[in-house]
Amino acid sequence: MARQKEFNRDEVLHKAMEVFWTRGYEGTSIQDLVKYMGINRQSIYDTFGNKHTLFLQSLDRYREIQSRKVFAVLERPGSVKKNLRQLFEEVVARALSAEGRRGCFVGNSMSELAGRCKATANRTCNSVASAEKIFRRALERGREQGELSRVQDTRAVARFLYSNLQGLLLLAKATRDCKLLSDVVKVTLSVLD
Amino acid sequence: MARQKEFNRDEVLHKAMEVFWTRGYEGTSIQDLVKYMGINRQSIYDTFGNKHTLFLQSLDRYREIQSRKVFAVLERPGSVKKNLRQLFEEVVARALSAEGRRGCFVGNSMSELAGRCKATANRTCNSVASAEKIFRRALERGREQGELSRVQDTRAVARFLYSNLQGLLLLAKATRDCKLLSDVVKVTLSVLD
DNA sequence: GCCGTTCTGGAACGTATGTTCCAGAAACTG
DNA sequence: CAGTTTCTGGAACATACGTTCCAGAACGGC
Repeated sequence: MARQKEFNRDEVLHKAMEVFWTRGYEGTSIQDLVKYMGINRQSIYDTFGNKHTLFLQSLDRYREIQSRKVFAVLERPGSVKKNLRQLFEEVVARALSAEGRRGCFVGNSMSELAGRCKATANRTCNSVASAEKIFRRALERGREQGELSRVQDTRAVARFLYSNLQGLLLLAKATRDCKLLSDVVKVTLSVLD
Repeated sequence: MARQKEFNRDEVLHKAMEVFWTRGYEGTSIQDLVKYMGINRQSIYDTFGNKHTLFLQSLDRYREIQSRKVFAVLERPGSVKKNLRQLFEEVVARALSAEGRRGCFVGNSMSELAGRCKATANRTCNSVASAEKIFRRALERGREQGELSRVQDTRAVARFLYSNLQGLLLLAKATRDCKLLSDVVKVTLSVLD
């Protein structure tokens, strides 16, 4: 029919995600988005609707991509306990890095918007459920392997682990004290022993 | 000299705190503050400087007042374990209430501002340290009473408990699932057994 | 090569923002 | 009561916001 889009939808959405992730919803202006996405104002509106729907699409993209990255380590064969330790250690390491300050986009969105935006509440709540499922599957496997015999209620522990993940990332926004975060991880993982 | 202020500084600061607590920094406009504080625009600037300094003063007020409230239960004589359980149960109950959605002002501020505002980072970091001290004192007492013999590193556990408090309050913004939050509390407190 | 569609940049919209200025009323001191 | 200070409400400021409109350029299909 006619002219093609000169940008890749997924690429610019990814850029938008990074901006919202870093600066939050209210803290991000359309001007910021134009600048970082590298496309025209009008193209943003044509392609993604408005600021709010673009935000939700960014959040969705994060939930698809980033969550998979963080939890991938749990799929590795061998000791589940070791995998969980690695996951938390990686989270701490990233939280302490330069760009770690932005925390977790899901956690940030919960904090900023979930209370007053139903669509955000649904999405973040869904992420909690997904994480619970992933953690739980790992814990079940650990039990089968006989290394987590003390873990009775795998669902409760899975929820606990995710809550700790979010707590850690939140604390990391205020402090760069590695020992403090490591202490939290140490005690968190002690429930598996 | 001259005319007195017609409002009580602490009272209106308290109002400001509630607004910032509920809507966040970016989410709160001066117009909102004028409305909720019940005093004139100009009086706000004369008394508190500008929006940012008013925010910091609100945060300080929260840290003085509210934190004391939450941790008061730990000062009660008797079982420390029981006190800790009550603290977490109260937090869950409040989180599930209508106004609980606003979470913890310190946690909210960490999430929204600590990454890019040093003054906020310092203040919230300070709150983490205070909470750590309070939790730790309680844990030490529990050890003296012989009911927390399994708790070795009281500092680490204190930090862990605060991280869990924040994690819980964050999750409560997305879900009203009481069972989920109770599960987290259950596992959290299990490290004391 | 022309038609039709869709891209692009920039201007424009109305509204809301944080902040300041101003004139007048109010209350304390002498 | 007079004088001085400080409060008060409203208007005004410049800027920034999210969003829409427009004219023209760029590309596809015929």
